[in-house]
Amino acid sequence: MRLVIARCEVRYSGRLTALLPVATRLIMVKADGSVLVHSDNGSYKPLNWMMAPCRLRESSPSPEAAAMGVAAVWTVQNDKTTDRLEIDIHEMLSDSAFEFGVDPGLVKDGVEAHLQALMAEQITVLGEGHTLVRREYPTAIGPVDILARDSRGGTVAVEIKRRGDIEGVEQLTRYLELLNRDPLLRPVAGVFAAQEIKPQARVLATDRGIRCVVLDYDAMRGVDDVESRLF
Amino acid sequence: MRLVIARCEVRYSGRLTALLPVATRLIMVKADGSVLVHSDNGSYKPLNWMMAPCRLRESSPSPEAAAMGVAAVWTVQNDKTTDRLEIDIHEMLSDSAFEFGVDPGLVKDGVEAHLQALMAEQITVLGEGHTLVRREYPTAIGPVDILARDSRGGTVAVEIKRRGDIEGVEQLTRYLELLNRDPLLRPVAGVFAAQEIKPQARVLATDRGIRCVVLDYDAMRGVDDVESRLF
DNA sequence: ATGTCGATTTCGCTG
DNA sequence: CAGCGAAGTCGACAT
Repeated sequence: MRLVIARCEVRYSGRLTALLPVATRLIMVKADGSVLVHSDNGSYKPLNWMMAPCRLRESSPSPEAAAMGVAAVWTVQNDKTTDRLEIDIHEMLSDSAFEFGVDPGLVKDGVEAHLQALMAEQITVLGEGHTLVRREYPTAIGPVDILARDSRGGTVAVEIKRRGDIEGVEQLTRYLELLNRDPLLRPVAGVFAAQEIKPQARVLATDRGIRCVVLDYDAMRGVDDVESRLF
Repeated sequence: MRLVIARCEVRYSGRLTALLPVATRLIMVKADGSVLVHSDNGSYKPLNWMMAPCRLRESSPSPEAAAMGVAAVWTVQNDKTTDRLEIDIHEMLSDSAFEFGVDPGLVKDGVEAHLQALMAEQITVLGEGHTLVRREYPTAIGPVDILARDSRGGTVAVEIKRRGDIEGVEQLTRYLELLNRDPLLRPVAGVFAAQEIKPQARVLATDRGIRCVVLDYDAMRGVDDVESRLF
């Protein structure tokens, strides 16, 4: 990884056009060639960037640019698109490089997938007598998180979210519309399950006859086998 | 901005739990206290981070941790939530700080807002005789991008997207459903306008009686006053 | 390659 | 403050 601190102007053109006026910033060049421009302001994402695959070319400024105080010009060109980053280096304040080696990567616990696994194990949170048909039940427009049957054998489609907003209700609605065309499944009831359900989402869901279930992640995790926790 | 290169293990707990095993990484501490942990792998976002407002505390490792090779422990605690980042520094390879000053920030051109402004100016791209009622027409479930009237005085609701996919059609459908409950407006026709419309979105829109319009951004911009371009 | 969907989504705006 | 929607969304995974 190469780290450059420089006073620079940055221009991006591609899906949109963006300009960063001259200021001191951090330019990060990663091992795969990707380039990130960070300010000292909060914001976990760079002000401007170019993702791999791309090519960094360092060149001398034109006489006009040099007269404007540009010491060097970096051009980062995406290999596959017309996306391009142009960095006018006005003053190089620091330039260093480090070898990092391979990163083992991030291990996560507690994302939606885990919530779905817990719910599949504890399917009776939907009500007594519920049984699991399968997780990630495939449809033409994407997988339904959970397909189950209620105590009377009726089909139940469950959409699980950490935070339940209106989009999740729309998603479930699309699945229900499709599933209810299948004579072997219909009628299919919908359940919108989330750790937190936004009022507007609840209104929309209720209006469409979709039941809302609020999930207690910690409680479900507590019931769950300790072994299933990653750490 | 403080830049640290270190062999470290990072643990995040908060909305989820995440673990980064020991490896060499860049730790960026920004002026507002936010902390970003980057690997040398591509990925424009950090592996782990904590956004401001938060507090960084540097402390000595416990005897057990020290025996495991931990030289220092950084704890980054969010001021308002229970989100916490714990960084075990095993080996400090570099530690430097720089003064950046204020960043003037990013100026963008060509985003959806611009597309919407152009369309409001050139509302007849919808057809002869169309007139603008207003942009960002408010409804209970959010603002409609553009409300217009056709040559016969009929109401037209327009949803504008850079990339038109199925979500945009759903969004417009929700607006239409609501607007058509208003006796003063109904019947309200829908127009789905985008620079590019995905086939699936077009099928869904057509099925729902929504007209699709492909926008030529460059052409609209060309017609537009040169002054309106930022650079 | 394309489609779908989650995300510690973040970010910005508006009421 | 919440709510809504955009994002150069990114990134992972399945088809």
